[in-house]
Amino acid sequence: MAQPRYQRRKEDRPQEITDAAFSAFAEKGYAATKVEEVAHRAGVSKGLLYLYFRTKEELFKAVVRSVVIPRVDALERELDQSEMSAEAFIRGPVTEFMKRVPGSPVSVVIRLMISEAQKHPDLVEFYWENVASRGLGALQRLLERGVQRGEFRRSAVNELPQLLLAPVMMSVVWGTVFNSRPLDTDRLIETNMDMILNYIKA
Amino acid sequence: MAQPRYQRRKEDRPQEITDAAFSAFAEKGYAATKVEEVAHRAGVSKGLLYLYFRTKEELFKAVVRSVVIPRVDALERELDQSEMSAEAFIRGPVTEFMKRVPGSPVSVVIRLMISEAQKHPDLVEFYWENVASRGLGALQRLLERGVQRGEFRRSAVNELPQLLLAPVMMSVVWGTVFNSRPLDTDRLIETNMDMILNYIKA
DNA sequence: ATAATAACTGACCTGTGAGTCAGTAAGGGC
DNA sequence: GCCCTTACTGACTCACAGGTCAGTTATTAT
Repeated sequence: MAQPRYQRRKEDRPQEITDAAFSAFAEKGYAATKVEEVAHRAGVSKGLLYLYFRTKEELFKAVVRSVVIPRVDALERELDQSEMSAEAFIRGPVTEFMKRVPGSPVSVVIRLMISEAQKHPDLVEFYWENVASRGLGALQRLLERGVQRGEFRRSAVNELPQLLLAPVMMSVVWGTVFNSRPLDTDRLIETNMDMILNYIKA
Repeated sequence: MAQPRYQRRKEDRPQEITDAAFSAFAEKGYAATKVEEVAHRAGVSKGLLYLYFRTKEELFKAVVRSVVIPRVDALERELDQSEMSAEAFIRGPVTEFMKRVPGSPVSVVIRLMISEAQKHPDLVEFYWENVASRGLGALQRLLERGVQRGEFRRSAVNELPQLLLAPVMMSVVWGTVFNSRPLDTDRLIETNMDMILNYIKA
């Protein structure tokens, strides 16, 4: 009887709720997830959820923010501070980073973005500003640095950092559509990197 | 008053309805499209739609079937019947085909597959059987032919025809998420092909 | 013309899920 | 111990969209 029915934990609730929402969205997608389900996973009533998030859509945005921003921060910092040669950096940390994407929360966010982009233009704006343009920009600076140092020749790849990301995209999509059919995503990404470096090496 | 309120056109209705459904799904996505909206676009009542398609899901499957199968048939035929060298065939018809995908109905289907795959496992099965495995298989045979003829060396690309498709995937995703931000998809695809051919040429 | 058939209509039914709010109880201050 | 504030609950409302069906009208056969 001494057990109170609940504890007040104003500070922790938002994080707990976005975590629960993330795992629910990951399993079922945004549209198919009920707000009540999220509340239940967070060990909270539906009413409380609506105290912290005005609508389901706001909750969605909060999830994207919390998953994605820390990773971009880390990537950008690593890319711009490293002293390695551009090639070594691409073969090493960049490749490692990309190999980890398909199995990570980021892939879930990518899937959600593809599904919901049309309905949430402001979320796309946010994602562009905080994720896509920053990530692509960092890659572009890295390639440029390689050219400046005489490691790489200038080529179309300079304006198309998307080429480095294409196999990651492929892997993420493959994973969400054909879960059961295996694809050696590590090899896909490695081979692509190798091809690109061969192509642009001075 | 001589105008009858409707005509009986049993033969044409299914096609007209799937066409209407395709354009609605393309604009709004599957989940966000109302059956009544589809019926309206097809110039038909909701009741009639349900006479031809048992559920909204069935309608969805019919759309995928009608858009995608003819294209795969064409691609497969072209690939297996050509007498060109493998390299010429890749630089020519294959590249052309891929460049056309991002602006075509196929890209809509890809987007729908990504969004709805989790909810429609049998649709994924259908898509794998009739589209993905056939398309990838054809590419793989083409690469193999190149090796047999001594045009290409054997490499990881042989087991990863997905490498050829990665930039197409990237383009499709880019287009659905960042409509407004331009991406030179033709150049992306061409550069990728050039890179791959450089990489595998004997 | 008239009847028989079945393609077609649209008002209705019903389950569902986002969002609300009147009330409850935790916990800090006195 | 007892108040007062407010974090929290959960039963409720209400709009909406998938699916149904009793009835209507075009068409064809006789």
